[in-house]
Amino acid sequence: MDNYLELVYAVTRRIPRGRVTTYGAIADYLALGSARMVGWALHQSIGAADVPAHRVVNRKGELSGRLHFPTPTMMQQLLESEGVVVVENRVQDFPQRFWHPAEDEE
DNA sequence: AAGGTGACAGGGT
DNA sequence: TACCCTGCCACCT
Repeated sequence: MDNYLELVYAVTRRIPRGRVTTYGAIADYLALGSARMVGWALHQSIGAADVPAHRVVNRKGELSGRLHFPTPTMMQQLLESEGVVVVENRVQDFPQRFWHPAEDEE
C-alpha cells in the first residue's frame, strides 16, 4: 500500500458533498506527481467504498472515469443524488461546483 | 530493457 | 467551444 494512495484518498474524502474537484487540483494540492498520477491512484480506489471518487472529474467537468465504475451510469447517478446536475457526461455549472482542497470549506 | 498506455492538463490554433 | 500537440510519470506488456 503506497502512502501516495492514502494521500490521494484523504483529499478525495474531504470533497464536500455536492461539490466536485479535478485530478489536477489534487495533484497541485499534494504537490506530488502529476494529474496522471491522481488518475492512476483513483483507478486503484476501486474496491475502497469509503472513497467518493465520483466527485473527481477532469478539467472540463467531464465524468472521464465513469467507465471504471461497476456500471457506466453509477458515477452520474451518485453525483445527481447529491444534487449535482450532469448532462452528456458533463457537470453543469462546473466553475460553481468546483472545489479546491486548499479551500477546505468544511 | 524499451516502448506503449492512461479516470490528465495547459497552451496554441 | 473544440481539436491537436506536448509534458507528465508509474504501470504493463
